[in-house]
Amino acid sequence: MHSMVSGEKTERSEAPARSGARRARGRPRSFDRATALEAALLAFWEHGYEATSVSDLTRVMDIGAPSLYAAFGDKRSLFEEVVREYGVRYGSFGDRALAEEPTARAGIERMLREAAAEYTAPGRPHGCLVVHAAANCSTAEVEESLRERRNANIAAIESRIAADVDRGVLPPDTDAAALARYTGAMIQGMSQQARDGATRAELEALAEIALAVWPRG
Amino acid sequence: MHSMVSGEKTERSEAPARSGARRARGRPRSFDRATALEAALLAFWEHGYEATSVSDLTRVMDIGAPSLYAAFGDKRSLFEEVVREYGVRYGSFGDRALAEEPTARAGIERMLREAAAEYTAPGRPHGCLVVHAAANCSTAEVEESLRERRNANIAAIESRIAADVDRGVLPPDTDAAALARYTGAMIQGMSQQARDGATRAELEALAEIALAVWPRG
DNA sequence: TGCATTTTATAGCGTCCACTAGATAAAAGC
DNA sequence: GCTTTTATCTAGTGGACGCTATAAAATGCA
Repeated sequence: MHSMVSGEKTERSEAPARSGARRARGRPRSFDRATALEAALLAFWEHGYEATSVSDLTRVMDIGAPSLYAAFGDKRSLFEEVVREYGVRYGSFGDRALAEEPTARAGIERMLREAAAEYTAPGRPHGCLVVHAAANCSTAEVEESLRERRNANIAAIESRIAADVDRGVLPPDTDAAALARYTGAMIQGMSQQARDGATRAELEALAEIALAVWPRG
Repeated sequence: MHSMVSGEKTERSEAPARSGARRARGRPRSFDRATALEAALLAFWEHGYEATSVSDLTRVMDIGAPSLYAAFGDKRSLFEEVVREYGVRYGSFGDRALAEEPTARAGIERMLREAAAEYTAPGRPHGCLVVHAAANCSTAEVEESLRERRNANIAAIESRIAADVDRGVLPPDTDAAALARYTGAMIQGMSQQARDGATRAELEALAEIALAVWPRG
């Protein structure tokens, strides 16, 4: 039972130039770990897990292969860390919309509108990494882990709808599961559309239509 | 200007045991080309273009690599033929629905219902090959060719809706492009859902909700 | 000034990839 | 029979893949 404080895996102090922080012992890392992670994130986001080679990664991260393996483990654990980082930096708008809006209807409306913006934001790959980055993956575990994330997102939508049914905001015969799956499929379809060239305005028009299935509220 | 009759590329007579047909000259092919093509189709459908290796293909097609290259060209042209075959054998329900139903609304209703069944049909991979088989592809041309097919499908929906607007079946302020993109995104989302484990009944419930955006007809 | 520790750059490991040369086999034409 | 044509089988090709052994470089500590 050794006493590691927090942080994941075995990691040393970041940001060597921090004020009073004691520097670690050996040769200091010559690159910024967060910057390199972000570069890997963008590469995986754009090209997917398989189509992004370690050679691609070392180029966009601007580090050598041994540095990559020392700092992030193998390709798969780097990808897993990228997916976690993506969830925090880019993939949390849905959860936020469900949590912050007063009703499920309002949360889903905001979620769809924000998806139109997020999936076509300039300066980064279009669409959702969780939807696309592990499609047709020969490493089944990687494909499965993103599938679980997608299904968890739909489950979150379902329980938000079910909560409104329990509160009496939505009628008791509401099919929360079907409505949630409809919403999830819509989001995934919007992500595919963003990849296929749809603009933000086009996705927003699409979202407006999708929202018409809800009772006006 | 040489006189090839029909058929694609250079191909010899199929079905050597045909009645009065003259056999070709050399050693006859030891496998049925259509059967091998179908096996390749299922492999590409399930695992995608990149994740299906030539070694995988020769195994499921039960032929040697030189036979594959002699009969189908390289991996990419085999995939292109598979996509064409898929369009004929599995991917034509949408066009048929649009062509055979009396209104765009009825055509799209049938299209969504049949998609629920097609994308979860037992005994074959779930979802749509055109949506999934070239995602995250390092061969950009392959990815692009399926993207063009997806966008062409949406364009076909749009022109069917526009036709009903011209006929006066739909109101003149109908946004055909947005409705078509909504429908296409819905289908693509249903395909993703099928891949992620949704059942036929679940997709049908989803399709029912999606149809609620249309004026009752 | 060493010594311990950690990261770096170089260079390569074995494996799988798409693909093919060369020899052999099976048919038609003569 | 022999020749021609085509398909098959065996056994590889060069190259990219994910990953790593090794040694030099850069730090803290004695």
